[in-house]
Amino acid sequence: MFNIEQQIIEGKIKGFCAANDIPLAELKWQPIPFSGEWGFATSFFQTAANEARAGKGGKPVPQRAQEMAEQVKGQLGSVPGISHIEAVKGYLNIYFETSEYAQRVVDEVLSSGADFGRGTKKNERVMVEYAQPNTHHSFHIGHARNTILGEVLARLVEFAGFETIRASYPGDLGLGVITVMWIYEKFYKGQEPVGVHERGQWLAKLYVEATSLLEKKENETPEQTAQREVYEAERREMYRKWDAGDEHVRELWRVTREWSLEELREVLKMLDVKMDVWFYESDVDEPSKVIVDELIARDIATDERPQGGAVIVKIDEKLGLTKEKYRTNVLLRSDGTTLYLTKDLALAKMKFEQYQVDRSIYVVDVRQSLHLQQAFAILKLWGFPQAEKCHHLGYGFVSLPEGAMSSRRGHVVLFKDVADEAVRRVLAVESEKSGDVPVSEREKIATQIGLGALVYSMLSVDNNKDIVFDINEALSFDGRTGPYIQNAYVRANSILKKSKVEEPALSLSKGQKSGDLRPSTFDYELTKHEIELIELISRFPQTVEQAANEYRPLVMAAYAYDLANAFHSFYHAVNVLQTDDAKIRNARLQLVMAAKQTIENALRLLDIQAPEVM
RNA sequence: GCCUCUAUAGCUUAACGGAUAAAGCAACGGUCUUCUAAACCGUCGAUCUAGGUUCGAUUCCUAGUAGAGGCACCA
Repeated sequence: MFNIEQQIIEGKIKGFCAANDIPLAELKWQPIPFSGEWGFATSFFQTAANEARAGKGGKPVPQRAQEMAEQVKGQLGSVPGISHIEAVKGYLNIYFETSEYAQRVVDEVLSSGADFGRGTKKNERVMVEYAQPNTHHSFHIGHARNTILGEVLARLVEFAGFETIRASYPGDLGLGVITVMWIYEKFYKGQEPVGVHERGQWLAKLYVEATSLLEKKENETPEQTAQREVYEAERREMYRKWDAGDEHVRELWRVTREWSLEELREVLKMLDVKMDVWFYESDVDEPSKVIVDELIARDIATDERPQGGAVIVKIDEKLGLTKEKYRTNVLLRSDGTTLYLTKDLALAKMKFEQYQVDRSIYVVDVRQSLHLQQAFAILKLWGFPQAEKCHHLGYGFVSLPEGAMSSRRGHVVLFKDVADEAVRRVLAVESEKSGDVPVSEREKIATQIGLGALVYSMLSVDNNKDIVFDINEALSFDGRTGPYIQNAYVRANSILKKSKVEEPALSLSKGQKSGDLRPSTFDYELTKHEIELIELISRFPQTVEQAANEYRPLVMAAYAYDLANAFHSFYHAVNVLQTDDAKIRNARLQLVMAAKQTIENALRLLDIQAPEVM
């Protein structure tokens, strides 16, 4: 978008090297990494090394690289839009003509508005699967990491130009679910707490209690043992009835399952997540059995049930691998019931066939890495070409300072509790810090800020790293946090409000000009803060692309902080409204608008709200 | 036993194989009659060890150390 000069210069360098028989390596451009400097750079080390390898020269590589940079510089002459060029330490540094470049960047942002940074439309459909909590349990802070990562990834991929489908896959069956139903039926039948979250969390408490009742304890009395065995038999019987389609058990399942799903939908709403597709484990249970039959028929799976075993796939053997990689896994238990892996095969088939996806991203805990690799390998054996386009985005799990979370034991930190606490903490400081915020708005803005802090804390760690959850860190409002970025947005907004510049100026459609204000002219000596800010704004489009290509929300999170940081510094050092020269004041107002718009776009991609005041 | 991931400042984290390793927190010192100080400016402080590849390694490879995780009827 901002690389016309780069292309011109690249052409000239290639011409020069061809004419002088220099084996030019691929030209890699980067921003000049010194603050306040403004332009782009490339180095000639690789080219010099190529030359040396070809037996020419004989000079040390750095020296030869510098020589080349100087020669190229001599050949370039003057290039429109470029103020000056220097050759230093083997690098060629090319500096922009500030006024023109600044104007181009700012105008681009203002004319594109909410679309600034959007990638060109790609002809590819991507499905992102995330938010796969179990029903009858609780949505804890680990699920929150998953959901936030998935949602932000979906937003990035979508904004980068891909058609994107968001999919949730709640686990609504299995022994854990039956366990909750058993204790409900036995001890709590007919009870139902008021409130969506209360009811959902109550099921999680029942699960803990049930687990404890069913667990073998040390030094059990014979009576206790007998009691436990009775309970266990009841639970097994309920599982059997569920499997057989017993109407009463199925109804109990439907009702309690809905309690959980209602809470999940409520949580997703809090996080502004709108799912396109809901898959349930129970939907793919039966279809997956059909698949196993086919795999057995095609000799991909081996049926060892006649010998009292299970249905298995010797994945390495079938793929012809000699080294152990995917190992062997079970598709059906010896009793014929399905497993997680089995259901994932049916789910993938559904994604490929019903939704015609070209690429499928699974946002799943890194501990399930082998399982997913096994699933993808079996899909390949089965003959799905899209199996190559299945990608597991693993992320490190969230634990507590006292150890791993456990739904079974009730050792969890619930997302809802943290979110509530976040709002409380913001409200506690709001009266002293936010004189501007109308009382009626406080709750809403406190929610935006509190969740902003929480969400950002989840995004600011690379996804392959584990997180030890510390509520004080997650809900910090100072420094590299969500509220810091929100505050930059608020400050920009505040300047614009006071300047009486109307918002519509920001939403001009392409090609329109707002007469008196634009085009902005930056033909004065820019401060280094302005240069830095414009530089960062101009990098937004490529940051979107990088974050989407690498599946790394962190890249966008880091960028958003850098951008906000540049704005805060600018805000502090450069006065906008009190600038005497009307033209400069105008240009700076344009820059503030562009910064506000870019921060807004970045926050939106990060699933963080942008409050007007705070 | 096999496999995967991680190791950077006191703590939490960044850094397409390139120039001076970047932030936040904590500590210390400054900045509010100013477009709101949830901010700004400054000081202190780091690449686990040993080899290798490369003109150049925090980054790639090998080995080691330390931590986390996974490995056939849980999800």
